[in-house]
Amino acid sequence: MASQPPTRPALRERYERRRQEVLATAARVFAERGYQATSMADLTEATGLTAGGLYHYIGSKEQLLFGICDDLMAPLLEQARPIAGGDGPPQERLRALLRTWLRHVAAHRDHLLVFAQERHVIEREPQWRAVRRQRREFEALLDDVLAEGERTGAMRFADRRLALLALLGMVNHTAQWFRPRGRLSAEQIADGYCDLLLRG
Amino acid sequence: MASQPPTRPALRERYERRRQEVLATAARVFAERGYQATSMADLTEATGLTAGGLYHYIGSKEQLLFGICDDLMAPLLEQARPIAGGDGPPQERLRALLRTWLRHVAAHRDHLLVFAQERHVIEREPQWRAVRRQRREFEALLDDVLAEGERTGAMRFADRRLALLALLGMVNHTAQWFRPRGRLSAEQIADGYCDLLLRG
Amino acid sequence: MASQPPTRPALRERYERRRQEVLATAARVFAERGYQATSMADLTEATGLTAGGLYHYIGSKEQLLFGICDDLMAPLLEQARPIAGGDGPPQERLRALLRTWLRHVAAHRDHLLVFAQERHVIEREPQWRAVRRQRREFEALLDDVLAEGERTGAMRFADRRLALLALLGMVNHTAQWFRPRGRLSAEQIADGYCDLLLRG
Amino acid sequence: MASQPPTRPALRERYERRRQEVLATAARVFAERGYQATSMADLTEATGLTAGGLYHYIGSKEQLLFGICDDLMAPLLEQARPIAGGDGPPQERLRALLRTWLRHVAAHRDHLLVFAQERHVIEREPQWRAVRRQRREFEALLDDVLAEGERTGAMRFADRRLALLALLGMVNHTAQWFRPRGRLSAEQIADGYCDLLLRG
DNA sequence: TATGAATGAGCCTTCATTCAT
DNA sequence: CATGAATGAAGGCTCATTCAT
Repeated sequence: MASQPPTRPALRERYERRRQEVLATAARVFAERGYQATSMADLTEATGLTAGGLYHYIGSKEQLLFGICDDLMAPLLEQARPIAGGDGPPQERLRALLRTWLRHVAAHRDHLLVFAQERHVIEREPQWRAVRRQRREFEALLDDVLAEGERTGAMRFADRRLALLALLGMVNHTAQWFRPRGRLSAEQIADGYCDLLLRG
Repeated sequence: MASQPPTRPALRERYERRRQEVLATAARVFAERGYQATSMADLTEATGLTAGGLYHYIGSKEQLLFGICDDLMAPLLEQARPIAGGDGPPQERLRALLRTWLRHVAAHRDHLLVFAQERHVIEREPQWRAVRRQRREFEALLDDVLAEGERTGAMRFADRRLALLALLGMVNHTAQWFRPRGRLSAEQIADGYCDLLLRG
Repeated sequence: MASQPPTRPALRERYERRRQEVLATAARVFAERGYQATSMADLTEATGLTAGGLYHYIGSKEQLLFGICDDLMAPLLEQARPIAGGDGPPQERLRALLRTWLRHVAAHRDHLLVFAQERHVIEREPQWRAVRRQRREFEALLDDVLAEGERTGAMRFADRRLALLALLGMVNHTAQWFRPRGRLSAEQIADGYCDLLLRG
Repeated sequence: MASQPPTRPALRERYERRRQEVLATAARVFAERGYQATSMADLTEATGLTAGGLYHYIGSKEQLLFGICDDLMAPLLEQARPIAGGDGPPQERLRALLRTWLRHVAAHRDHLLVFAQERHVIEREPQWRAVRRQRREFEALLDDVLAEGERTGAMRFADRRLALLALLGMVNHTAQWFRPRGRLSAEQIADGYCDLLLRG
């Protein structure tokens, strides 16, 4: 009755699997029509669930958005932390970071498009603090690598802050145009961006 | 029965002035809260007009969005065409283009944020063809300069298409973080991006 | 397919005990939040049962309300009938009736508050006829004692009907303010009301 | 657009008149079916307004309830204050107070029934403080008169607090059974209650 | 001309209840 | 027996827009 996730392992697993499906479907619809412009009726149609069933998995439309953002940021951070904190040469860490990042962006285009669309909400409303913190942590990981590269002399930036912002801009924008079977793979794009930043 | 703009010159001028004010105010509110999440009531409050008065100037909420996009793209194209089509060295034309572009972005941050937020609508709906065409024309102007630079040997790109997309990403993203009295001026940012693209 | 109460004595007894607990808990929650404003989910939380378990004991939300009303009226009538029908002096019977009544009200405040709150339903809907009959029987018991007191000259009323209605009003209202460890006991309140009605 | 009451006098007056009609109609429907059990659709049907039109006048369902409570309490207090604060003999002030009170109850039965039904909300929720204060002020006016009667020896109570509570109970309960063309007028009922309280 | 009352479809969400497991 | 996922109608409310005044 109350929409608590189940506690028994078998049910719990099925619940999580279905919840992931719902999140992915919702991310796709939101990316196409916009979060605000998508009605819960649109989502019941897209998921095949009924209104009540949908709420069983998501809690609310806003929690659904939160789930999408978390599915985007949490695994990315999980992968990025060990790479950024590794002890190889900074340029190699940056390249590895970019490849991982762009693979993630390519696999979660919809999530990132939704995230970008609702950025004004995420950056302003108190209840989105956790997501803001994830975003900032990721940017800090990037900046740490750039800073270490600069310190060791392996990289040189006219303005490191501007380089970081440019990088964020180009990668986030990639979600707008990337196509899975397109001319460029995620890794090729990553290397392209990396070269833009470091060459010279 | 949509109100028609007045035809007598004096009235016409006042009408246009006020309309611009309304567009700018609306762009600000949309940038903050989102286009869909902003109600016409929010706009009457922000503009100080009444519902009827607001409609006198804008026609509809969608036409208001259209007006914002046009205020963003039309003057930019106006300025960009002669620069891109000039006959100086391609690098100098690119630099000039970027400076003009970033000055425009800096002066129309709200417009660009709204444009980016509603991009999924603009790219998909038939009634937005005119705006899509503006966007594509601007990108073509940029690409022309890059292509000529490549042809003359003045520029070299591992992948010119990727360079263009990266450039679009970083410039558009600038609207998210640029502050008028910040550390970097629009021109400095433009030069920074230009160097990223061309150096080496 | 409503669950049937068990028929084997031992199970039956446990079932009844739990059912009484559920009724009392529900009465408390209803008294606090209102019958309509309380969801079945609120009740599963308050009782610690699951949705299915709750329905095992109550049948439906309306039958639960019926049970609360019956737990209020049936034992009261059971006690009141012999007192009202006794053969002592009417004043003494009235006093005894009031003491019993107020003890019952004090012990079932929640039940009475719910009863009063949903009175408009109970008085109007066909399925509540049995409860209406209980209420009317109790009022008739009271009126009989007053009538006999008037006939024997032991009591005198400017308007007996008004006196009865006033009595009903004050006693029912008692559920709103009575506190178990308050300054006045149920018996003291009963005597106070009795004196108001009879003195002079 | 925004549901602000109009400011121009002529419109303001019409608005207020209609608003009163809506409140009275809503009070009647709430008294019959219960506040919670009445849907806004029920109210649009009863008022003849559309959903939006209804909200133009009431703000929200809860503000509608607030308006009903205020229409009940504010004029009653307005009338009661000068009577309670007068300088005649306390018994006469009490009688006048009761007559005024019962005339008001008779004219606002629906309002009082709704007030009583939702009492648990009014007494518990922070946003109902203003109404609670009105209720308490009225009870204090009554108690002041009783206290002065007791002090001057004009009245004698076994327990003044209990007498006050009994009075509140009987008067409030009157809304349950009073009929405009019934056997007893509001004044006769008032005098009957007054005699119950003071005689002997 | 400018106003603001009115529209009514559509929004997100909750609910009492059922039934396969 | 007990569970909790699922139902889907109905809930209160908002919205962009119009038009009589």
